[in-house]
Amino acid sequence: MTKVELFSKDLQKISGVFKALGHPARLAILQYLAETRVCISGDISNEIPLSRTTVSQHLNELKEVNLIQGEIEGVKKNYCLNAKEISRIKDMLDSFLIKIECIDNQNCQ
Amino acid sequence: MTKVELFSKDLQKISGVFKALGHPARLAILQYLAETRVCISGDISNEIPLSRTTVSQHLNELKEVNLIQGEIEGVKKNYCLNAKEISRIKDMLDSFLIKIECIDNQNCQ
DNA sequence: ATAATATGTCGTATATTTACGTCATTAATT
DNA sequence: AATTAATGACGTAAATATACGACATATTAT
Repeated sequence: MTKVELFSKDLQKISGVFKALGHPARLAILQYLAETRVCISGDISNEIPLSRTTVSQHLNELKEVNLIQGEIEGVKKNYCLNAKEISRIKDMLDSFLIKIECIDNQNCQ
Repeated sequence: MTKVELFSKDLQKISGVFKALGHPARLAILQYLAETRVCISGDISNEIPLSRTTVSQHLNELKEVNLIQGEIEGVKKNYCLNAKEISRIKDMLDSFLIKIECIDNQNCQ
């Protein structure tokens, strides 16, 4: 029933990233990871008003689009932002928005 | 069951926009509207490989976050991009991403 | 007045997301 | 070796999103 495949790989990719950013819990997680550069993993569930398993699920979705990374350290797993990829993603989203903005305004490029 | 309200209005707002952009059909609609500045409404359903009603639903979601506008002209309804709002939205998304990027890199501001 | 055209509304089936508890696993600690 | 702590994996209920057909409404054209 899902007709997502009917659209270009490009649009699928871009919308996938937007989708990952489309939940306040995931934005809160990103903000928290940015603040505590230390990237402690379990503490995220304490910070976010959701159960540990739910947070884990959100973390996976963020990882799927490469916004974050996880690194095992003994029994713990330290999550942190993927700064390089975030920058790339920001450029990607920007260029999409700029493109429709520009075509519409006809005053760029 | 939805716990979206537990997060700040700010995060709710930003994630709402990301969410609206989180489907390839809606991105395709935005691109089409950008190309055909003429903003014909029914033609969108011809361009997009989805039924008229489904497209209409996607249009409503885009309208809800002010990415597009609709203007009735007789029996037709001309949709078009809300350029001013798109620009504002781009700034909003940018500033969110830049913020987490910067905190993370500690090399800006 | 009637027909044709363009949209919107409603109901609904299916798919996906959200949210959580329970159980399994793995690594330190005692 | 047994316990504790930190995660991941799995199953599942409830909420949302996706997709569409059928019907309703409104504005032109005939």
